[in-house]
Amino acid sequence: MFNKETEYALRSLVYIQVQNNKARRPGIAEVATEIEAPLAYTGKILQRLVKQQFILSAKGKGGGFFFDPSSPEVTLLVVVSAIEGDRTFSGCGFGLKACDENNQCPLHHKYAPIRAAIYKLVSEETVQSLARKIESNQNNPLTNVFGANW
Amino acid sequence: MFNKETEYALRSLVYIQVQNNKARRPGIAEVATEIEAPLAYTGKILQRLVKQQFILSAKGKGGGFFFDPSSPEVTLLVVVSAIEGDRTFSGCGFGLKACDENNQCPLHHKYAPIRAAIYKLVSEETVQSLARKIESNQNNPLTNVFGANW
DNA sequence: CTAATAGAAGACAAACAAGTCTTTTAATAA
DNA sequence: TTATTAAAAGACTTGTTTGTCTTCTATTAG
Repeated sequence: MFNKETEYALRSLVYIQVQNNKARRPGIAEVATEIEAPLAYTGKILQRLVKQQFILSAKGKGGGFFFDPSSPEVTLLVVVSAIEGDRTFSGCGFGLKACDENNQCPLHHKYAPIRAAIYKLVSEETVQSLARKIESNQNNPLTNVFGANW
Repeated sequence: MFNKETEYALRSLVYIQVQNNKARRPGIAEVATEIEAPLAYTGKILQRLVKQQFILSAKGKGGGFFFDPSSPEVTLLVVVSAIEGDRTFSGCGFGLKACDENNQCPLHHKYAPIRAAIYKLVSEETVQSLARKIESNQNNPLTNVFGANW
């Protein structure tokens, strides 16, 4: 569904949010280990997320990454769009250049509701809502997909 | 949704089927032009589709590509899986390694029905069904997305 | 002030996807 | 049988994504 950078970014953000909720500010090494992504690449991605102002960072001892608690929740749509543009949500299933209501490809009628559902999902879910889902599953080993004590 | 090779392959197959229905066997150059894909790359892709036995080919004058009329209709699922595996239909929206019924990621419940809908779509639609849709739209300029007289 | 910690920056490298080019093989028509 | 047409084969090139490495800068503790 998403490319690697987007995947790592989403997982990083959710992990950071979960930790922030425990009054912790994880660093690059911790994030990379926990989300099972390459260390250096994770560093690059976190750097970009800071530049794009999704998170803040602190250097030096006790430093790490964290959300500005006064900022509104950040939807998956905003993160994905910032990293890979909106092609994920606007592309046509059959790959035609222009496939819209006036100019439909043979898959249009059946693909349109799927695309709409994806758009709805990423517009409604936020990094924070995913973090809350994880937190509420902490005590259920079968559903703790992260295999760690986030 | 799909990668370029898959896109070109699907468009090529549908184009070839539409032409076969008119008792024509288009060649590489014609297919490439009509589906708006690079000539040489289209040749490579058609070559692979022949090897995978989705279509047959004839060399020499009057040659070109065509379906074996005695073969059953070919679903989009089969074509896509042959080219890019089934990752498109099995991957998790949140990018976790293992996200299934027993081990769910925070997006699972909301993404599962979308994935199922995609799977259903590509399992039900065939190259031939798409060709028929196009043929039935031939006289409607507003919906003739291909901009050509397929 | 200085040593240690930790993120920032940017050049570099590997892997993969997308696409090209040249030569060979097969079929047909004259 | 020769010229022409058209696909097959495979080496090669380009561009993008993914990822690494080294150096620099900022913060904190002692």
